[in-house]
Amino acid sequence: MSSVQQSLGNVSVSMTPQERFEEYLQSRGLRQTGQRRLLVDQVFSRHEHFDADMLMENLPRKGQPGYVSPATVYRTLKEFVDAGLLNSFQLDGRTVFEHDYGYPQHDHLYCTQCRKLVEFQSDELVEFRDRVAAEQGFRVSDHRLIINGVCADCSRARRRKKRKQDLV
Amino acid sequence: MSSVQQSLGNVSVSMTPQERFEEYLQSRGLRQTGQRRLLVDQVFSRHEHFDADMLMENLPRKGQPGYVSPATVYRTLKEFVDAGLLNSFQLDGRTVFEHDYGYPQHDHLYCTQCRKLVEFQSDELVEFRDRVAAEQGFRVSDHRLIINGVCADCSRARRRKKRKQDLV
DNA sequence: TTGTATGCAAATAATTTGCACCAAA
DNA sequence: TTTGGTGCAAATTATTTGCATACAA
Repeated sequence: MSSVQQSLGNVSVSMTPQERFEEYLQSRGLRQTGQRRLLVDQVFSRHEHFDADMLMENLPRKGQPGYVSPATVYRTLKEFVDAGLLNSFQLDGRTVFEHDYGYPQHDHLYCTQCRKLVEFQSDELVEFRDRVAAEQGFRVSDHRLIINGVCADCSRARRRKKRKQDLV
Repeated sequence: MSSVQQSLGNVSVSMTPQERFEEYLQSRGLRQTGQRRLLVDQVFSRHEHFDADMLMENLPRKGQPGYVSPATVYRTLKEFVDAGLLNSFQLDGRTVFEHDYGYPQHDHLYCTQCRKLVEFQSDELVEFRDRVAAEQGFRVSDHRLIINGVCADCSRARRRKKRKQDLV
């Protein structure tokens, strides 16, 4: 029952994402459907960041039982965001989703080489953000910070490659 | 000659954007053309953030002298980014451009109500960023921070509206 | 039953690309 | 001349939407 056991630690929540979504649907008079159940399960089965396409690739193909049409996938992802289950942001043009429910606020380091996203959490940044916003008279709702660069692995790989070149 | 006189102050540069772009083109064996000259001028005539569409709306229509096709506009905007003249980032799905050349590094507050972008500069953030990156073994290239919220003007407008409602 | 939800296909929107022709250097 | 640049239209990509039908409550 622990779909909220991640590297950054988890926020204590009393409901599973499934239960939380069910509640959301009921509160709005929306319906529990096979597609929605399947998608919540799929989305919360792994913690990695993903986009609509990656999600659909992990779903049964057209014609197979459990198939969900692209239209429904897109519509449902929006509901997940509305329901507070997922967060989304743009990266290299595509829309990337990540778990929000049961997961602490955080930001990202993005390796422009291997496209890996690394999460980090910092209260200092939140304080900074609130201070800047206050100075400018803004009422903050949230923020998005992405630090671009090259991760340690890729740096190492590059150094190795360069050393080889130097030998030639 | 001062297309770099903005609210955040300007970085001292020895060349105008026009000259800088010319140099960039020459260094790569690319050509000086009427369209490119026209677009550099247009883009650096105002400091506001813009997207491809907004830029094209400020250009002569098809059939008029000085018309530049969408294909060329998109191709040229990319070159401006490569040349270091412009920066770009995603906002609400669209690609937004802003001056980079001759303008200091900064970040943004975004009013989700009126869609206004407010710039702010902070060395503290850059230090923070470098510290976090170092901890994670990243070699930083740059970062992007957007603080979302409601600006003072919109907050005031909302309060006024609410007061009116309360009176009814 | 009654109104939502879904699949399908067409419609969008924002770019990108292929290609024949134009024009800097 | 030679090779890069441009306009045009078609192709892409990622979604979104209209609509007839299926299904949850």
